[in-house]
Amino acid sequence: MSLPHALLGLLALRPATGYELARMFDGDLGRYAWQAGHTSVYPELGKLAAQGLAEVTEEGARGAKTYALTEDGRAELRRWMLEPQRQGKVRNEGVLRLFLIAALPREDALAVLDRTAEEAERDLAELRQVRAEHPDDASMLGEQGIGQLAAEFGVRQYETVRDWARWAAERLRAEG
Amino acid sequence: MSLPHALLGLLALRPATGYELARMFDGDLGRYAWQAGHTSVYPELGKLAAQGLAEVTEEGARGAKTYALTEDGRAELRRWMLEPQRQGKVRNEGVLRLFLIAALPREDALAVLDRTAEEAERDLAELRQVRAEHPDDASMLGEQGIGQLAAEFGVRQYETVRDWARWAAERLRAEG
DNA sequence: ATACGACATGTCAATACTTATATGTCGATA
DNA sequence: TATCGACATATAAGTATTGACATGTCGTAT
Repeated sequence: MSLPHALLGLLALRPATGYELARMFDGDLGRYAWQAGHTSVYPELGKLAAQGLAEVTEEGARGAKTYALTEDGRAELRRWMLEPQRQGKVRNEGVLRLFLIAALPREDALAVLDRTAEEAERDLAELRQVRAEHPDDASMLGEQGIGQLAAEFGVRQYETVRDWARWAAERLRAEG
Repeated sequence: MSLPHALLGLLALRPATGYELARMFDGDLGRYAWQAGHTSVYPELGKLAAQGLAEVTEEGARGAKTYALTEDGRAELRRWMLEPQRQGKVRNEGVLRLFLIAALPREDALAVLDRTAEEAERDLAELRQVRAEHPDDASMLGEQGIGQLAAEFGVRQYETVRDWARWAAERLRAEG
């Protein structure tokens, strides 16, 4: 149940509407870290407001409600970020596949590994380009859904996956 | 909804009881890839059996039922593993925190980054040791919950996280 | 003998999440 | 001025997952 904290974190960067928050989950945030659809976001914002962790600071055009963190919300975010790392929930379909490669016959395993390496390479190139185009957005998961720290993390993740997949394929091929 | 496929994959490695499968999710599989409690596993095994993807091959002591893949189950696993990668579901509380570091005041951010690097370093050392103690278990998420491919993946992941956290902390400190 | 921890399976209620459906606004462009 | 795509919110039904509860067995050490 990290969705409320994800929202608190995003609102800490800057106030946003539910729509904007929902879109952030479509970007790199949702790709590596946490996903949520707008149907989860809107009710959750309501709960956060009911708990006094966020509040509506502005009602704009098209019924848009801009939410901002309250002091309590900021304190709760801080508490959650600094609290000792209990082994949190992990669900990653892509990584699951990688773990299960060992369950496939050799030829299939090689196919999956090769495809994985290619995809990682492609995503890496794309991410590098996006980052190059937005060099100044130092602290936010913004319009493009990405901050510099997160972008760097993504780049390194893709490199790691690509290199691992190549290594694994080579190893399998060598075993013959 | 990858749980059924996770189970098919694990059963493809070798037949197992629900209890054993549930324990595998406590290990590295659950740490990086996919989690599930026994309360999900048992009913899901029942469903897989009802669909003819798995079957009970042995009833042992203490009511233990050993499940194995059927031909259909193996085919379904293969289909799922080879099918094109729709962007699957991702939920990772730890990575979410990393993304939200930018939302914290500088001192807190540095504290989280430093702790992250230390934890990655510690986990890395532990994993390296486990791997060194089980060098021959080349193709399974076995008793120790780990295969060689998965172990190498874990090692690389930890290194990546550690190095990224160090890089990010350094960068933040340099910005002053 | 008995107590304890690991083995082993299960149900149920509550919570969380997804998918489908619904409604309406605003700005741009054809 | 009509249409379209992006903006914007919302509910409801169905599915998946978690956490609490419940039960019992087997082997080992006291």
